[in-house]
Amino acid sequence: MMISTKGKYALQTMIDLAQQAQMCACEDTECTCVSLKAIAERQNISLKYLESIAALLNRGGLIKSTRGKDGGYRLAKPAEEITVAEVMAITEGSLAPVSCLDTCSDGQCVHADGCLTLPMWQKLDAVIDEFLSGVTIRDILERRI
Amino acid sequence: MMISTKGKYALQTMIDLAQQAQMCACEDTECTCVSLKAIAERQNISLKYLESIAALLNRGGLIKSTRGKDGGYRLAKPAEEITVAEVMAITEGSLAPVSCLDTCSDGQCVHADGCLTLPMWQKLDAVIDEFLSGVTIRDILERRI
DNA sequence: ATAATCCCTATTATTTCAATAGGATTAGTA
DNA sequence: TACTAATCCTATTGAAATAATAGGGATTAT
Repeated sequence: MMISTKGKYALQTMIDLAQQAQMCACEDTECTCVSLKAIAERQNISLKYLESIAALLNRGGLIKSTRGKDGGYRLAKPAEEITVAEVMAITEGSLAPVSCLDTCSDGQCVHADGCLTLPMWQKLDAVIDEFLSGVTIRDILERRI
Repeated sequence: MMISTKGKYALQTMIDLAQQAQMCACEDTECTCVSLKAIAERQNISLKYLESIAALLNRGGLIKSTRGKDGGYRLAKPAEEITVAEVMAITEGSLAPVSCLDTCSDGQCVHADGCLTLPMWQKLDAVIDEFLSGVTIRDILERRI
């Protein structure tokens, strides 16, 4: 499995936040704050687990938090400017299809020169990244994909 | 990680077999038999682990075995007719990027209808399969990729 | 003050991965 | 026939990653 529940939940969270922001009709950007409790219930995810995922997204700059009562999270930028690739990079780390890809590409693998398979894995990695970089949260939300 | 060492080693093995068959200049198809011991040494893989991987490829119909002394394995069909996708399907099982993909696609997920992300994961899965289905052992061997 | 929320560190249960172990079976060869 | 080198088969294990869980601390609106 390339993408664990962590990345899957993170994406669900981003979509949920985008959805809730959309629903809010008023002009106050602060009122689009959504609590993890609400997301956890809607998406059926453990609240405590979700907290650790939200922390990653927050540190990664994809969401912003408001602490204290009535606090919560909101998207740090418009849904059409956030790609699935960004969300995965922050929560899953590398999406390299094989483990040696990162080190081999860095020239740390002594066999990289003669390795027949490396170029193929690199190409696959590029294909995946290209696809995920082309899909935004907005695309998913509006069922454009 | 999408592809474990099992799939990686399996591909290395297929390439090794193709390479050795190429090297054999005689007409006797049986003489292209390559022992796992030789592959394990060349590819630096544990022999015992390789045995279990070769068993999968054998049952999957990608290689053929000859038992007893001077036995070994050989490709079941020409290298240009074996794709990386086949090798991965046999050794890794599903390459579904997220765990729910297989069950959701089978209509076993009660939420699949309203699931916004399912189409995206399905598309990613298709993109990966399309790429790997387009690469043959021969392509890799001749550095065409 | 209180309650609701985010924030932080540590621990644990489960599963998967990667390999190891120990033989049984088969076939070529002296 | 005995010997050897190979595939074949089942079970076990050690290590790592995954997916939570636990217990609180800090912050803020009311």
